[in-house]
Parts: sequence; structure tokens; C-alpha cells
Amino acid sequence: MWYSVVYKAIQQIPYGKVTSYGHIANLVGYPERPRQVGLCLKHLPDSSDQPDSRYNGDNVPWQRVINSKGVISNRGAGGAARQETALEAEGVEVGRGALGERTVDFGTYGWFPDRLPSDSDDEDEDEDEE
DNA sequence: GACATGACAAGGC
DNA sequence: AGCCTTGCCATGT
Repeated sequence: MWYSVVYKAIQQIPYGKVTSYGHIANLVGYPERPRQVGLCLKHLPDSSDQPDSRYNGDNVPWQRVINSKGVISNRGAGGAARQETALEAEGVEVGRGALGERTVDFGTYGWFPDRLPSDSDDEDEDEDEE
């Protein structure tokens, strides 16, 4: 499924690095669909909610995915704060915008490869793609 | 099954 | 340079 590809792409993000939704969309082959990338994270099951799911908030570093402005989206549930904590735990310096938004310096922690490092090679995982 | 929504991004004004 | 509109496709009601 499309989501699975996105999750895999996100899992390619190295520790202590962050990238944008748009770039993820680019890596998965759908540069015109950054929204769906965000949806993936939104629909991302919690490790405690869907422990049987291959992809959940426990094995997918959704925290390393922020918007193109380098700002952590404010989903209104204080989730941004949780994301900030997760990022700082990885050594990522999370700053504060004028409005109090959590910002990350792409110039320092930005991760923008031309393509998925592991996608170019053979992935012998039990994926259920096309 | 159809309509509305959604953690975004880019173009236009 | 900033704000508003459009594009997108899977998930949910």
C-alpha cells in the first residue's frame, strides 16, 4: 500500500536528522502528494493501540518528519510538544518561533537525499506492495 | 458507496 | 514577502 511505502521511507531517516513531508513524498515517488504523507503519520497506529501493525508510532520515526518550513506542525493536541521531546532526545536542537512554534534548523539537521538509500538496493523484507 | 477531511506544498495575487 | 487557493488520495462516517 501507499502508506507502507511512506512508512518505509520515513524509517530511512537517520537518527538525529529531520526531513520535510514534501521530501518524503518525493522519495516515495509521489512529489505531488505531501498531504498524504502527513495523513500516513496521522493514521499511524500507536504501538499500544495497534501492536500487531507492522508500522506504528514505535517503529516509525514520525518525529523526524516536519513541514517544509522547518516547523513542527501544531496538531492542537500537544502532540507537537511530544515530537519536540522526541527530537531533542535524538540530539536535534528544537528552537522556538516568534509564535512559539517548535522549529528545526534544516541546515543543521536537514536530511534531503536524492532517493531512498535502501530503496535503490534489494529489500528482502516481507512487504506487500504491488 | 459517496462525501468530507486531513501532521502539507507550491503558485498566484 | 505574506496570505489565499488548488491539488491529492486513503481513511472515516
